[in-house]
Amino acid sequence: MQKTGQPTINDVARIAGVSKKTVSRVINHSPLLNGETRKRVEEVIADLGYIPNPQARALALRRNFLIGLVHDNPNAQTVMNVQQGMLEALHGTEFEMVVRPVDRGAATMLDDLRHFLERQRLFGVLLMPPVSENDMVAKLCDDIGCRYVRMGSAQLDDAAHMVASNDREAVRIAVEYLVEQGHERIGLVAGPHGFRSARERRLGFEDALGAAGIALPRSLIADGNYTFESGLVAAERLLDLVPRPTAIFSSNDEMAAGVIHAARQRGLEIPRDLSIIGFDDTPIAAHVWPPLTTVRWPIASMARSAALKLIAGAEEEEVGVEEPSLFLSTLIRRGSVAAPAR
Amino acid sequence: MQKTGQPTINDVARIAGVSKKTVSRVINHSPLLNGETRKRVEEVIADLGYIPNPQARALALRRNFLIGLVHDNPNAQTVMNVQQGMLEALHGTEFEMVVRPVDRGAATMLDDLRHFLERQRLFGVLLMPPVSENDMVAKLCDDIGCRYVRMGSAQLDDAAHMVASNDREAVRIAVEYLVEQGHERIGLVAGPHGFRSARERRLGFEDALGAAGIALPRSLIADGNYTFESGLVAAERLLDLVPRPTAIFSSNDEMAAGVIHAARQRGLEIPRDLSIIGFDDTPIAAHVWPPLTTVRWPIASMARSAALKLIAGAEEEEVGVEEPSLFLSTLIRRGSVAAPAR
DNA sequence: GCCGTTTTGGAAACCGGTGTCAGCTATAAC
DNA sequence: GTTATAGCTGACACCGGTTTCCAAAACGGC
Repeated sequence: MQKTGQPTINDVARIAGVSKKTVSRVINHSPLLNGETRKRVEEVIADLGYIPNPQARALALRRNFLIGLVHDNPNAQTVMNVQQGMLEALHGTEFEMVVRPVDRGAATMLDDLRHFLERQRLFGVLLMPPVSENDMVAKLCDDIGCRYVRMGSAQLDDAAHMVASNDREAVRIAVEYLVEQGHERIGLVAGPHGFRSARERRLGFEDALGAAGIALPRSLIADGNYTFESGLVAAERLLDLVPRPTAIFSSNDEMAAGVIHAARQRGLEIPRDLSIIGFDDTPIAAHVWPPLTTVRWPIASMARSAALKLIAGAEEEEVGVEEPSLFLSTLIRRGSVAAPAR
Repeated sequence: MQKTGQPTINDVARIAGVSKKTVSRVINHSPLLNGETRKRVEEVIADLGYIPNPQARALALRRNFLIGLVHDNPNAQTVMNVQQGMLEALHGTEFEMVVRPVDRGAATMLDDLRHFLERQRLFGVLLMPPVSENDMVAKLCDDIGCRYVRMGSAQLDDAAHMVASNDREAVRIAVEYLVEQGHERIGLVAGPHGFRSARERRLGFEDALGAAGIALPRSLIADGNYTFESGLVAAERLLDLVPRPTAIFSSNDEMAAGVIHAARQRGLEIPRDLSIIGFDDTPIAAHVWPPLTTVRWPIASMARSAALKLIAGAEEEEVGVEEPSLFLSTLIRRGSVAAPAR
C-alpha cells in the first residue's frame, strides 16, 4: 500500500487522528474549531506539505479557482498590462488566470461565452473593454451566477462590478493644455464607433474646446479604429485641410504614432509644425521620436484593483480596505507639444 | 426532484436506458461499442446538449484540461503573439490556456513552478524563451510527469519537446545583406548574456562577417538587454567610435528602435548615414520612421505548432500530419537599409 | 447440443474534497 | 445533582465523472 502521490486529506486525517471533515474545517478556516485540535492538524499539514487538491475542491464546490480574463482588445500592450495587473493581484493566492479572447463580431459570441462560463465554472471573470461595455455580457454573467468586474472608461454600473477611469476629464485636461499653448485649430483622431472609450475621449475633447470658446468644425474630426494605419490615414486627411491644424489629439498612442508618421512623411517637424498628444502611455509613446506627450491610462492598476474586487472575501485575510473603483488618468508631458508657429 | 443545472452523465444514461459506463465509453471513443447502442447514446447526448463536467473528469483522470503558458519574457508583443498562436491551436478543443509568469531571478523559481505543476495537474505546459532554455525546468517537467514543449531559437532537445527557429542562419542572411550593400563596419547590439537567442543571433552575425572575410573588433559589439533603453545606450557607444560604423544589427526590434532614437538625437539620417536591421518584426518595426528592415520571427506559428504538439493524440480527430519543429525566419526589407555613403 | 471464447453492460469502488446532521462533550443554569 | 444549551466532532452521502471486476449474452467450433 505504498502511497506514491501527494498527501491527501485522508492521510492528514489518519495521522492527526481526526476525521476528514475536521481537516476540511481547518483548511477552510471554519471558526468552530477547538484551538487544540486545530493546532495538531495544522502541524500535520505542515509536516506532510499537504495541499488540497484543486480539482476535488472544484468538483465539490461546483466552482473553480480560476479567474477568467475575457477580452477582445486588439492592443497587445493593453492586454499585457491588464494581465500583469491581474497576476499581481492573484499572486500568492490559490487562483490562476485563464485567458479567453472573444470575437466581438461573431453572432455566436454570447453563446460561446455562455458555454465557456457554464462549463468551466470559473470563480469569476474580468471583462476588458470593449467587450466590458456590452451590457448583454454583464447580464449573461448575472444570469449564470458568475461573478464579474467590468473595466472601462466611464462608470457603467455599480462600484461592485466596475472599475473605471475618467477618460473624459483626462482628455479635457490634455486638450486644455494644448489651448494654453496657444493652439486654436486642433484636430481629433477619434476612436471607433461603439467604443465607450472613444466616446468619452471625444466628449472630453469637445468639453475643452467648448470651455475655451473654440468652434469645432466637423472637418477637424477624423475617424480611426485605434490602429497605427488608421491613425496614419486620419492624419493625412487632417493635414490636407487648409488651414492646417496646428495640433492633433489622438484617442490612443498607436494612432498617434501613425499621425507622427504621416506628418514626417510630408516633411513636417514635430512639435514645431504640429503638436500631438496621445492617450494610454504605452511604451510606444516613449519610443517614437519625438517622445509623445500623452495621457497615462492606469490600466494595470485598474486590472489589479478589479481582480482584488473579484476575489475579495474569498481569501484568508480580510481585505479591510475597499478597492477603489475610479482611477484618474494623468497627463505625461514629453516632447511632442509646443506653441504653434506664428 | 427538479433538476436545475446542466445534464449529467446520469441523466444521459437514464434517458438512453444504459449505464453510466456505457455513456462514458461513448464520450471517450472506446472502440468496443455496438454501433446501435453508440448511436442511441449519441442522440441523447445531442438532445440534452450534454457536456461532460471538466472538473469531474479532471478529478477522476488526475489531469486537468488546461495548458499552461510558462514565461518570463519581458516583451509584451512577443508574449501576446505566443498567446495568440496557442489560443488558435486550442480553439474548438476542450483545452483552456492558463498563463503563468515566473520570476527568472528568484531562487525559488523552480520550487514555485513545481508547486504550480503538482497542484494544478495541467495537461501540459508550453515553455517560452528564455525560461525554456533552462534545462532544469525541462527536467522538472519530466520528473513530475507533465508534458511540455519548449520554444526557442535553436534546437535544444528532441523534436517531440521542442519547436525552434533558426536564428543563427536568419541573422547570417540579414547581415550578408548588409555586406552586399557595401557595409564593412557593422556594429552589433547583442542580447543579454544567458539568453540562447542572444547567443544564436550573435553567432549568425559572426558567421556572416567571417564568411565575408571582415574582421570583427570587440569594440563593435555592444551589450543590450532587449529593452529600448539598452539599445539606446548601446548605440551611443557604437556611434562614438571613430570611424563610425555605417550599419548596426540589433538583436531585437525594441533595441533597434533605441538605436534609431540615438542616431536621430545626434542628427544622423537613416538610412543615409546609418543602416539598421532589427529582429522579431514586432509592430514597432513597421511603425518607427523609417520603417525598420528586420528579421521576421514566426513566434506565433511556432506557438501554434507547439500547442498542437502538446495536445496531439488527445483530441478526437487524429492529427495525421506531424507538426514541424523547425521554423525559418525571413528577412523583411523596409526602409532602414541603404548602401553606405562613400 | 455442449462448452469455451468474446462481446457487452451493470454494480460498486474510487478520485479528493465538501455539506448535512446526529451525537458527544463541556459548561452554565436551575 | 440534574438538565438545558452550546460547541465540537465524526459518519455518511454527495459532486460527476472513470475504472475494475464480474456476470450475462452472443457467438463459434466441435
